[in-house]
Amino acid sequence: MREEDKPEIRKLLLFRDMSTENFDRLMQAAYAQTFPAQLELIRQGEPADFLHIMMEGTVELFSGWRDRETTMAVVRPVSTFILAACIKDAPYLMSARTVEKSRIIMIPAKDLRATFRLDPEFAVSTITELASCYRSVVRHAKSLKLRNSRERVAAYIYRQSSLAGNAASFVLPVEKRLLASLLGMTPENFSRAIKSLQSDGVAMDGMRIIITNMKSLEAVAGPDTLIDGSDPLSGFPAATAPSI
Amino acid sequence: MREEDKPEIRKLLLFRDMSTENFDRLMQAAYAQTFPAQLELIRQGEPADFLHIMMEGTVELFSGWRDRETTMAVVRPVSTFILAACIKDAPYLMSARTVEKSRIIMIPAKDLRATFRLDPEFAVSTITELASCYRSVVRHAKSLKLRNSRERVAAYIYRQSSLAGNAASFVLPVEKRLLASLLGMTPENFSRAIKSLQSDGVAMDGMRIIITNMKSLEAVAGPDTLIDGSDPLSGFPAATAPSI
DNA sequence: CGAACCCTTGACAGAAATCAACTAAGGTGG
DNA sequence: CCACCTTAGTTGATTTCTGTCAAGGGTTCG
Repeated sequence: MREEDKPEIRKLLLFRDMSTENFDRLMQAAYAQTFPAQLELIRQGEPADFLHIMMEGTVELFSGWRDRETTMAVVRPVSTFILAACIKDAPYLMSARTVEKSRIIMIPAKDLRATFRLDPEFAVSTITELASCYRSVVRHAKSLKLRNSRERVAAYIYRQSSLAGNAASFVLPVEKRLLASLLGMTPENFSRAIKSLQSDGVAMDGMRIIITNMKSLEAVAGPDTLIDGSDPLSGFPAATAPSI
Repeated sequence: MREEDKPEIRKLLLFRDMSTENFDRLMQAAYAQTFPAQLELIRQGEPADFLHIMMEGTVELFSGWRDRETTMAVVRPVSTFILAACIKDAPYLMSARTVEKSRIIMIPAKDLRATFRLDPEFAVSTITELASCYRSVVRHAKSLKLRNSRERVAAYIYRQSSLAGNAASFVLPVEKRLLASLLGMTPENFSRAIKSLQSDGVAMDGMRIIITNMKSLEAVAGPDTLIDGSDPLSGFPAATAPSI
């Protein structure tokens, strides 16, 4: 892996508090790789061998059952994914594939597990990271169970705007069909949901969303920090940003 | 708290590996309380002050948004709940209420956080516990997104039977309307789903489910260890059993 | 004994998925 | 550079699924 990646990784919540010695040893065991778009990195059910760190690109975490498939999360740099499976030494519950060309660093799960046993600071960081992941999935499940598709789309748009500093306009970060799946609906329904939100202050131009009436959108979205929020991350707000 | 509770708690995955000294100190800070049925123990949004340990009874974890409410999990002894919020020192994402009279031990979150900073074994146990919780919610979300309501009910019944040693019959552990909410549907739809499963080997007599054709049920349920499974818990299989 | 409450059932309305057709944009290869 | 192909996205028609409303039976508990 590149030497210049190390400071970036070191900034991550998960790695910033551990000893330099342990960090360096972990990085020595790691290796980086660049993958083309649409490559399946991980297949659900397989044993978890590596913790993945996104350095560049975009990765989709998804799951399948029978002939159906659903997007569980979209991961952007710089952040880690598939941590829990590594810790449990258990099969991946989700598959992963690149959405675009991506550079990813992989750390052997074995080294990871060994490290948090001998570095208490790393153990605490892992605990905090996992607790965040857990809360993030709980929010996802709450949104699915408590809101209908129109409300989920509205809440998504409202949140993206908030993250961009209450911007009146922003560009969707990924394909619409991927977003639709993440939000638990078909592409057709996503399309219709946005169209129906025209009457509530949302316009769309290609991949750009324009909010024409923030109050109106807010009324539909019903934003709630216990669903749409993300836990404050100690230190580097930009470092871990899995929210798409 | 009762002295005889301590060995029970000590058997929990979360507490079995820590030093006796730290365990005893944690237990000293804890206190037990018995609550009547239908009492709200925790309200979502409030600061997380205590880790809860179920000793007797049943507790429902649920969430609300606007005027809607949904069951997120049902907790049975002996197990803990609301761990992640305590760790993050963040607001609870879920509310909790007793389903029946319950005895619960509460450990101040502050002591918990202090303890895993000074007891590496406890830190590792916390990591494993959280990873399990995370994977459990991921499964829940997968089931909601990949299956329709009939399939979720079938999978639930199939799994309960498996847990009872492939029993051809078992009694539902909680009220049907609670189960319905947990499985992401209305009580009416739950009722209809079971009725429609009659043609696939499921009969019902009050709270008792009778499986008349296991193969047929399995075909509908499509059981999948990556959705319906639970991670093996090191040591005490009966100790932590949040699966309802 | 009455009052809740849970569960079930039917009728209906609304939400969401499916199927099909069409457009637009992007990439490929001649 | 253009013709072609592929794919994402949109829209409409239709079916399927799910929630809502209303009513009635059964049980529990005060």
